[in-house]
Amino acid sequence: MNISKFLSAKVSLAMDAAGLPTETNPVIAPSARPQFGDYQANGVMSAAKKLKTNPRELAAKVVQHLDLDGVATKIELAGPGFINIHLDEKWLSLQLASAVSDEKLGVTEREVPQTVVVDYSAPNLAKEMHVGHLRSTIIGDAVVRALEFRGDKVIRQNHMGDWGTQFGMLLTHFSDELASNEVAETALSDLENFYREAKIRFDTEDGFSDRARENVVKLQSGDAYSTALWQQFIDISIAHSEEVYRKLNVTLARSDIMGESAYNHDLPAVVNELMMKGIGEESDSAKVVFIDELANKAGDPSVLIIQKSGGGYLYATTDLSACRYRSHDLKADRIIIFTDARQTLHFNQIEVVARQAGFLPESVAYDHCPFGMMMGEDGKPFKTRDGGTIKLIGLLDEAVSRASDLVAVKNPEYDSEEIRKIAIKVGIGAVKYADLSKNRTSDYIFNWKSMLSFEGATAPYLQYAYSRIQSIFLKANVEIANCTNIESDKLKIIELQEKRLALQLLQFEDVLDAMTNECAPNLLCNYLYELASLYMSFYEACPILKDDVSDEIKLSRLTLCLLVSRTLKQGLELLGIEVMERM
RNA sequence: GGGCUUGUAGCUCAACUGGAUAGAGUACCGGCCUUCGAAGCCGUUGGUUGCAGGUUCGAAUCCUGCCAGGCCCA
Repeated sequence: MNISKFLSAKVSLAMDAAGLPTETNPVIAPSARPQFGDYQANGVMSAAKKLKTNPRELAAKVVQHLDLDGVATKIELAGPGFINIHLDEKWLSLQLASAVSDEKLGVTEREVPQTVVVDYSAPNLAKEMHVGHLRSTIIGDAVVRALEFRGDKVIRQNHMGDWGTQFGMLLTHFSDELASNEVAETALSDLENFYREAKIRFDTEDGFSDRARENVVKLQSGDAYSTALWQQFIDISIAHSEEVYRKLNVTLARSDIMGESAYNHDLPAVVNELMMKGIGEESDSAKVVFIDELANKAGDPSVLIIQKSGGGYLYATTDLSACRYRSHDLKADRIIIFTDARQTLHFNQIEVVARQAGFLPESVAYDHCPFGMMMGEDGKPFKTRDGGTIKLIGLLDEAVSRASDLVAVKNPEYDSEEIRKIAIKVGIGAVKYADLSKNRTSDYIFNWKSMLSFEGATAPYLQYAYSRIQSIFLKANVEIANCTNIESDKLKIIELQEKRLALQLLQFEDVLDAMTNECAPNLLCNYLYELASLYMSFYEACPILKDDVSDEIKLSRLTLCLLVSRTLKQGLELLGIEVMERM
């Protein structure tokens, strides 16, 4: 059940009946203040502006036609034309009882499922994953999980950087290491060091850079030895990424990899097609596309190079090929790409050109979702001082280690194995939540302290709320089935805290819709925090297992507890954060 | 130089896309553990939403011009 959608439909009917244009948006939102009811409809006022009529009178007409029998107890007209809706507690109980009895908590599946291609993570295989890869990886994964939960068919695409001139240098160094009897896995155990060593040789060693360039040519021409070497290199590098994915609890698998190299065979065809269609043209012996749609005020078109003068291809060519593959071969209805904001212009160009070329039909949505870049604690770009980036794996290990210390202090009676298990969930959860809860588009300030904090609006707070509820059920001696099968009139919404909790619980689908539409996991994070926070208040104000609580109230409140815990668990799972029975 | 983007409490962020008195966390201060789990709860303090105009019943949100940070492209 999506209350906003439900009320939207009802108010739309009333607007129709009141003679408003059918496309008028009712603009339903939870009320700003308790005295304004539970939900408000704000759409009449802007409609009245367009029609140049009195908003208040128009709103009165809409209210007259608004049929919310059994749903609302009161519908009020307020201010210049607000319509305030007070929902009936009995109706809320009905929705809650239905949600708690449902496997998916009353969240409906999309009427028309879409095929959604989601491009995320995409680390550079020449180097190790560092903290800058965190966002794309976990934001993408959260959106993917939510889309699947809503019933869409998701095709993950890990567009890994497995190609480019830097591999010439790396493979030359790699080849030398192997020749001196080094084991491949050992040689590449620290990719950062390996890259640095290769770079130093490239810059200082006589003849090395020439060999590196030769290797690039060989690799591009399909030379067997170079190709085998390259394959071995990226296999080992992929294994490193997979270790990070495992620790991060990210769903990407090896079969989701569709690296840059996978498009190599198609690049000449992409350029040819653009030239034949008259979209591309020669300029300074390179092949380029002039894009008038993205011109500046002076009318100078934006320029996209698709083939360099030397004949080499670029990211642009690869990304155009990927567009065609995803819409034609994978039959995508929607393509979502998570990269940092620096690539915004690039992907805008790609979209325009791909649409012109027919690589991307109008029916296919193309959502480039940029996110802010990583800044240091001084608010300035996170510079790699003496080449030292923070490895992602190191951050994760530190988070787990800190969580472990905390768990051990708080629970001296737990054995080391349980502490370890809890620490992994708490530590990794804290890192992910700290990142996911921030608005995607703003810049990202990297801060150890806040990222590893276990207090306030953090994953451990949500996990704690969940564990508390589990502990109530351990003591309650009530069959879960009594709650899941509860009749709606046995579910009493009496106290203010119960009402607030009930309303929040029923907004789960609403939030998932917003999250998947906007590709914004922070909306789900905020929702879950609000839910946990409202639960904590409810918990303080409404006794459940105390002696003076009647069996009837006990069952009713336990049912709320159950629905909260299941919503928390499900919501966190969509964020890739795990819960535990006790912590 | 051109383009994109950001600017909200000391700090980190919200604000359901133009709605009513801008909210949380953190930090600070004051309460609450003889028990449904204190990783918690309740309360206090903290704001000229970068600045100046404009659009209208109504602006953090839209428009224009500045200021500042960041990024991308010559």
